[in-house]
Amino acid sequence: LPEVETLCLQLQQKIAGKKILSTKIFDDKLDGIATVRNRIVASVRRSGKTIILVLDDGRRISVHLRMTGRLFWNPSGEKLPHGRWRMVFEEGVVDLVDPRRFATVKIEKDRIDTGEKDLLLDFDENAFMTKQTDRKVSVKTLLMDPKAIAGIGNIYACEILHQAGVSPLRRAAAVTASEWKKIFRLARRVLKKGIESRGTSISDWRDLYGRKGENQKALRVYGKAGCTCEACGGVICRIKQGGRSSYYCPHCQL
DNA sequence: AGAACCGCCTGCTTGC
DNA sequence: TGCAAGCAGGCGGTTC
Repeated sequence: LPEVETLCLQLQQKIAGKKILSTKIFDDKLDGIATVRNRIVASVRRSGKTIILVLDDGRRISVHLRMTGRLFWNPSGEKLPHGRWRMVFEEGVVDLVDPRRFATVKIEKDRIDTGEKDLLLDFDENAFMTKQTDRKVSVKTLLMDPKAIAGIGNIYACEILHQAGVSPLRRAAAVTASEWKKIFRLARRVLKKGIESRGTSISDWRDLYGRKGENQKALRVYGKAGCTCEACGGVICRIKQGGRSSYYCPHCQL
């Protein structure tokens, strides 16, 4: 989410009010995306990890970057490696670059309520606690379930649970109401800090201008298996949950 | 209904 | 060095 929010803020600055002269597809997998011509980008929004460009004719371009998708401001318009799709503006182009080709672009005619429960926008803690907290899944799996909470990815889920002192292995049903409140509070703090740092460039995340984020410096557990926990001096472990790596400190996360 | 997997793709890293 | 296996930011679909 912080990475997506970073792009939204930058896109809002760069292309809101500007005219999309045309769009172009470079990847067969994305065939079928309608071409947009001569439409103004009215605003840029986010819902969960979906970037939404609202056009002046009411249509919306929704872009989901999945794992490796990135958006780059490309003034020269030269073709970039792994370039999949682009929007052409008078001053330059915005390129969707995605080595793994998981990213999606949709053009929607009407306003669509995505129904996403975005922690920083319209999340209802009480509704969540009524509907979700008796589930059998682990708290970490639940935090990453986009139907339950939109916007918490693997890195941030690990960091949030570490700060909350809750083990990722704990069943959701065994998390108390006050622990949930703490998790929500810390989740917002972790995500906001991630946004202020323009995202986590632990791998190849870059912002609209190709710059690294700074949030990797603030990580306390993600990617740190075998390292010492700065909170308690324990040793950070890596385990697998639902096919994803979880990093945590068994000593201070219970 | 809910939970546990699988598939989508490619490229980089690790270990033999 | 070479090659195969394992791993990676996410989410929707299928199966059980």
